[in-house]
Amino acid sequence: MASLPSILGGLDPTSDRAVFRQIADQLREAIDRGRFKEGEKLPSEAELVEHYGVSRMTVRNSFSILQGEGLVHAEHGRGVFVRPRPPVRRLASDRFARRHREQGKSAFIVEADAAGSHPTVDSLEVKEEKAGQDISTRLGSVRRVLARRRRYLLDGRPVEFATSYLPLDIARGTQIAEPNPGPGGIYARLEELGHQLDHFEEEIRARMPSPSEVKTLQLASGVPVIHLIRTAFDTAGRAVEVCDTVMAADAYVLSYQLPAT
Amino acid sequence: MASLPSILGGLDPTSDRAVFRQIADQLREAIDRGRFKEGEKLPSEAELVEHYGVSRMTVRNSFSILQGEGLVHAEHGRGVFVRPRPPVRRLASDRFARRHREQGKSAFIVEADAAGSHPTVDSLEVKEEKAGQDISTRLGSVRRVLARRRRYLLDGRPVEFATSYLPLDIARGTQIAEPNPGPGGIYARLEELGHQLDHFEEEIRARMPSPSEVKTLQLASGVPVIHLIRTAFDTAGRAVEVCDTVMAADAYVLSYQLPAT
DNA sequence: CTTGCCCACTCGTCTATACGAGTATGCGTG
DNA sequence: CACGCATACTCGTATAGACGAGTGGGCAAG
Repeated sequence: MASLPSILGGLDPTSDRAVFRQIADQLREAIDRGRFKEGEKLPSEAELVEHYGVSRMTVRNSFSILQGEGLVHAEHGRGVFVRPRPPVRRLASDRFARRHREQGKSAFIVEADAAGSHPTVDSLEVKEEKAGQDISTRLGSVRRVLARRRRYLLDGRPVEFATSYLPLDIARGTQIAEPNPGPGGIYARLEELGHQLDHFEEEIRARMPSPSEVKTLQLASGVPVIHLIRTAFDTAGRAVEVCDTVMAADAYVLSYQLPAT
Repeated sequence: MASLPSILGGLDPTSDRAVFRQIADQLREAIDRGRFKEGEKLPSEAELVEHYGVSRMTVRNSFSILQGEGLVHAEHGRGVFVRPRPPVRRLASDRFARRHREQGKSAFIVEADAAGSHPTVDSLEVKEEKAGQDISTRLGSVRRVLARRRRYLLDGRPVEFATSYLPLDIARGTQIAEPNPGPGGIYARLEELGHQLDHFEEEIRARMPSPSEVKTLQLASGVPVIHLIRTAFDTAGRAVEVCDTVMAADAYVLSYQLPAT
């Protein structure tokens, strides 16, 4: 790495911009310009204290800004690093097309294998429970539902946590209530049960994660989540499944096709 | 407000959870339980210092966690407040259907009026410029484009910043290059120019905003942005417009319909 | 050579203090 | 009554120091 003064400038004491913001600005710019590359270690707090002649808390304040922006992450005992952008998973709008269900494996596995990643699914939990207000409304005022929870990982990194809710009168006693829903997933089973799927509705929000989401998805600070709620409708117009998904936002690009008519 | 000790507990010195995290936890829980309501003022730093018997920086650290989660926001000289959830704007997947173009006003204005909000559009800028790498690729290797920038506000609050890019051979000299594109917006103009629209492609990402985005959208800390890139294709299969939109994530829910076939 | 310990360096947490700047309230003056 | 200022209270910024804990490299003992 080049010497600090050659990368980072000095402070402008006449500026009314706070010192810790000025430092954050300089670091951010250096990162944007590629002076510090992905995964590379930034100068240590002590070095920056030395370089700028400020106190350590001021430097830490600067780092905390950049952390909030998701630009860097700190590792205890090692240093502060430029956060590498993880490979993203693209979700196409035809990902639930019937032809994708014809193969044996789940969409997630197939797709990840194709992308050269190592996919895993864990945290299996399948149980009957009371439907929350929102889920109940979406499913047409059902009281109890079958809930299927699972977590998806790519190369060991958790990227998505999803819960499917199905009305008990549809799912109880079927393979949908088994830990392994069989080839083609629950959508294939639903169609076998006579619920031919007609269309899906997806609602998308983005927000900062709750502490429990930070834990399950092992999210770095400064990484938002995409919250997707999908409702599946059969040809009779009935909502047969609601899937509530929380995704690490830095791991996903969603893609949709809209008709112009 | 009830007395502090009745709302907030004490610290657990045996816990290995950091004190400022414990304080943040208690405040978060109190907010979740509705002990502090939306828009309500939290105890001041001084009061919490008193209540917990810790130093002020520790309390501030707690607040900064909650700010990062988008739960609270601080107002200089006034206090720290529970962040109210703003009314959200729902974007339906049929929002570009041709029938919506038949009326005179823009989709944004019509929809906001219907919702009882006061819509504004500002920051008009229309100019020819060099296309960036990404835009150029999406439009099929054009070098120069017409860029239309505008910012959308609801009841005075900026919620969205959008830039449309159009190939010069289509847009130059037409009403699309005027500040006001006329009734039905640029999509109506494109169709009049013989580019019958076939479908749209939308790519969605979520991330923390850049400093400039924080400024234009007046974003509170802890609010991510939704980054939407829409490409419009005509019936000849040509990409005729790319629209790059950055939205305040707390102001939007996107909604899509997917076919199951 | 290998093992294990020590130490230097890193970030994490916390205290105590100081001053600045924005806000709101009340009181006194006109 | 109206205005303006003083003041108290709020958060913002910054310093200096202390100790803890994770990491990694080097050195010494076996």
